[in-house]
Amino acid sequence: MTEDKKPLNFIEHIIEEDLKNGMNANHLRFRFPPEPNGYLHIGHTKAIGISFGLGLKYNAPVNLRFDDTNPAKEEQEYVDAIKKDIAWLGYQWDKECYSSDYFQQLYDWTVELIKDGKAYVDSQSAEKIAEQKGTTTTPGVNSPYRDRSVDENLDLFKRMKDGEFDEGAYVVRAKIDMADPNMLMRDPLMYRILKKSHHRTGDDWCIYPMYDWTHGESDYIENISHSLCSLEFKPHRKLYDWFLDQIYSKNTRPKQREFARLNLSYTIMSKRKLLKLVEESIVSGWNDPRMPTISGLRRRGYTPASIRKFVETVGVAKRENVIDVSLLEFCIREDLNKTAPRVMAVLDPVKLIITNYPQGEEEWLDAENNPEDDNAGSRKVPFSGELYIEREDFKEAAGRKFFRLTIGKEVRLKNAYIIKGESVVKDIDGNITEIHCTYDPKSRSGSGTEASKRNVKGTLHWVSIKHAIAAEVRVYDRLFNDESPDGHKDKEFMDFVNPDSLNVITGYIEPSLKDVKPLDQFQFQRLGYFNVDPDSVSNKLVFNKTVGLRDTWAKTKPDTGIQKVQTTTKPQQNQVPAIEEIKRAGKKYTNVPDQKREALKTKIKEAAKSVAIEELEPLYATAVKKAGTRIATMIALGVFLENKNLEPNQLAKDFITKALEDNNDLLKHEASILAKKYKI
RNA sequence: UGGUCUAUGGUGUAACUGGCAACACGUCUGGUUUUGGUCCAGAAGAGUCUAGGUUCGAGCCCUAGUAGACCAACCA
Repeated sequence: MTEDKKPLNFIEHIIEEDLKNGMNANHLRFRFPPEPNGYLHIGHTKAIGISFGLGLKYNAPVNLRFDDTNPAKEEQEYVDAIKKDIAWLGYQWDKECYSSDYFQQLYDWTVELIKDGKAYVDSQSAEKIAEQKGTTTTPGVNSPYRDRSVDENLDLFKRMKDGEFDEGAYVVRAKIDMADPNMLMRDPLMYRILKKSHHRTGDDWCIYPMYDWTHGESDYIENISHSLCSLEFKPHRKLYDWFLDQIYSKNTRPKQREFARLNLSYTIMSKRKLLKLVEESIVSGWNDPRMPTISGLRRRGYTPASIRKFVETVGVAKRENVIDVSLLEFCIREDLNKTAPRVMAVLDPVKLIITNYPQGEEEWLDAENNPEDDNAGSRKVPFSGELYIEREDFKEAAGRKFFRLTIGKEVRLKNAYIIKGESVVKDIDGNITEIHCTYDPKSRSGSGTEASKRNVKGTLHWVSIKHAIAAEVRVYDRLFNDESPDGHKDKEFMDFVNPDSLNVITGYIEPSLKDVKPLDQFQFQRLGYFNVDPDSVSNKLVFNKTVGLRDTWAKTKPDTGIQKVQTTTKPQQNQVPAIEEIKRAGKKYTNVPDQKREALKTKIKEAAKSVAIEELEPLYATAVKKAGTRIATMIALGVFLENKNLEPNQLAKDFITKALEDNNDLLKHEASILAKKYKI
């Protein structure tokens, strides 16, 4: 075992425990068991990462097993796609297995079960069986066929297999307990008749085993030691163990253990729902770069390493979770920052004319390929008197915090010269069509002159108009406008589809990009990471925006149009006392964005109306360590005093005074309002 | 009106058999920087759903409550 300092997750604790109790480490074996009925998505990556990660950690084999027991939904196409995706992620499976390989063994075991009186053939309809199943709160009743003789059961089972009956005519059920509180134990189905051709077994079979009767037995056949799956299979564990009890004789006895599946904010994971996006042409296909599928992420520019890192970072536990997409974005930026070559591209161009640059002249300047990588070298970029810069990088008049080009101010053109804004040319509508500037010929980057070393506040990227290549650039936004599109009872996930999730624009890129190939990745400096889409051809390059750079400036810009005004409707808390309400709101207060903070403030004020001063006072003391509570208490106090038309008592005064010295600005602000009002 | 599981900063995960809560993302400062990126330094932010109990001591154990998730497909 590697001496990993990293804390163990609960599954690793279980394994360590098993090892401590005498399990041979050589008997550790895992599996990833997808049903080949769709494409893998980021959610599956967690399950993949867990099982394959464990395999790596304990140096144990991991099988890839296709759970193909339902020919109605499964296809070879999906098998191929799944294999491709897992391999791309960088994981290697030991054996490629199929549940369908075990059909004969499963059949033989079923015969044994029937002989033991543990299984029987039922002749009822699906409806009838469902009816007899009972409900979660009431027990079920036995099927009238439950006590059929062994011989009759054996005969019927064989004839089912031989294709004598129509679909639905008979099923095989395990004989367990129709009153078990666990619905799955109420004589679950083991076989149904399906006259469908299977992608691997063809027409060899017309009866197919159900999931529960297949999964544990397949684990057992493959000597799987730990069978890991997501939480919704927890109730199946009892049945998993029951089936295993019937056939277990020796070797490793597999254990099913469950973890919480991955949820991503602003994303849906269900195959059914993703399919709907494809069918309704909301996206171009399963590998649309906006899709959370592995193939979509790959096309978007996510790297295997970044996805593995992501899965590793989110951890493994048993509680419901929603991971913020910003974590996924962090992972891809972190990876690409080290590897992606830097280039210049202008996506929203405005013409920049350098009036004192020699007419018709051009020069090729050195540009560093990647400041993060000493071996990345440099390249030449063409410079001339007519350039494109980003429209956003110029403002006629701007405040001190605007570090970019304005009239009369200097900025550096990346890898080139320092320029100074002089004047603008506008069209009749007042739109800027040209910016005129002058340059300092001595300031060329890397020339070693005094002027070249001058420090100016801003640096802009640019392309030379004459040399630039026009390219299609696809800029993506999140597919849904809501944090949890499928988390609303009263609304459909389709209601939240973002109509502006795809923006196709024409950008201008430096000529060194002329010969790029699909999936090549770059950082367009100051803009973000982009990759070459497979749609790209040599005379029409197509780029995808993988993710933007971290942008602390955009957030402080007052006029940014990208306000995300999402309010997540969190499950309704039960009725809580007003004072509790204040505390809870306070708890969140300091860490939420301003917009939400206002809402919390309103909430506190509402609640404050119905508390007595005696209830508020104890909070002065208890709030000592909780900034949020202090603030909430302060706000509440304000409301209280105002409503009751009271002067603050000594306790309240002390509280306010102390708050004025606090190092939390939000609190100080609230305190100073009161201090002023009541002259403290 | 049943059963099972879960509850720790804004988010996600830690805290070995009980010893006053750590890491990552995010947020905010400051520094470096020819990317408002990276990097570096620092800060704010939870007393662990609630109420009891056991204990010298509880996020960890017990009881009750509350909230959420899952379970009645011839799906997996």
